[in-house]
Amino acid sequence: MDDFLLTLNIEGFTSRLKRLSDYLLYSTRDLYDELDIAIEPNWNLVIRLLQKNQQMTLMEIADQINFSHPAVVKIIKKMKKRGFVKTQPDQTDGRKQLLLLTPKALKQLPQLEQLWQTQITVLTHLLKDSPNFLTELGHIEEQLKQQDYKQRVLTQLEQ
Amino acid sequence: MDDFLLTLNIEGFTSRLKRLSDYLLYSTRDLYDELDIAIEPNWNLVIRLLQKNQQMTLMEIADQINFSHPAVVKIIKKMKKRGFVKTQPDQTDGRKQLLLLTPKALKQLPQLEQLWQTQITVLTHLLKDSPNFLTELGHIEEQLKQQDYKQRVLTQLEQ
DNA sequence: TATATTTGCGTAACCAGTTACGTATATGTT
DNA sequence: AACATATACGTAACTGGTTACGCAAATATA
Repeated sequence: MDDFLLTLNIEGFTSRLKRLSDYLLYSTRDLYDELDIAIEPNWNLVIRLLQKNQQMTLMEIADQINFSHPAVVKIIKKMKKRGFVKTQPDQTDGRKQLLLLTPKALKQLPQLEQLWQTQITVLTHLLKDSPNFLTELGHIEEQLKQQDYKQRVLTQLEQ
Repeated sequence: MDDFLLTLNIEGFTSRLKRLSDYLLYSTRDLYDELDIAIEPNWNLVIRLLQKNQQMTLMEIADQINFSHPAVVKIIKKMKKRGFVKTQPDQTDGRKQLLLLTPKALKQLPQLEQLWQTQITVLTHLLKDSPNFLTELGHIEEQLKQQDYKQRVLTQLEQ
């Protein structure tokens, strides 16, 4: 079973990217299941943000991690249900809900920290033969921020 | 709006990968919509395979592109409905359905070819400052084929 | 040759993202 | 002060992947 996507070169790029990121996502979920850890992928992003800022609104979180706000709504809803996050109405703005980590989350943090650190170690090892990968990923993100993909293709089509 | 994921370094790796691949997927769908082209992302993979091999079973396709077979079932179902692909029962094996490109697909191929070529041009340009990206992506895929991610983390946790 | 195992592939339910839409509250403008 | 616009955020429907399950046909085995 040789990998047809590789033979497609750049044409296989997007699909390979998705395949890899899906793989990492499902594996991580699987890992947490197997270890009986009651968190899910991406929760670390929210927890890291709330460690840094104490309290944030949902929109601030969405902004900082560049997810759509409904995506964050879903993540927060689960984190709340599992008692990792609580909300506090903003005193000066009735639309806003301030999000905070719960004591339960803080208590579990050392355990999570250790697991995340292990994942970092594994990823670092995985990237050992790919020393430019993260930097170059940054370049790609940067370029797309300058001009979006669809517009690039449309412009190119006019040539 | 600075990008928090970047500050997380390796810890943000998986999420950045997903964010980018999702972005490319949605943009591409959007692009096809806007151009009123009746195909969808990933169809090029199937079409390329069927160009190369004339006829293949669903499982063969799934194998070659490394997708789960239900994923391919869904793609094929749509391609069939839009008349891009037809099926032919295998004479010697009653379980198998041979898949072939239709004349309609062949007729539309030059137009698709031009569009895909434009996308390749744009992606190539996008990767101009990231000359090692594709190679290093290959390294990562290779490593994960040697030992899967979950196992790596579990092993590392025992240390 | 009967039976157990494997294979092809269809369906269902789940998951994590998206866009589109609605509503309540703030904010800006005349 | 009244009204138009913008913002926060919740919900619904869609998408493209996944795993789990089932069944019929083929293949291997006793």
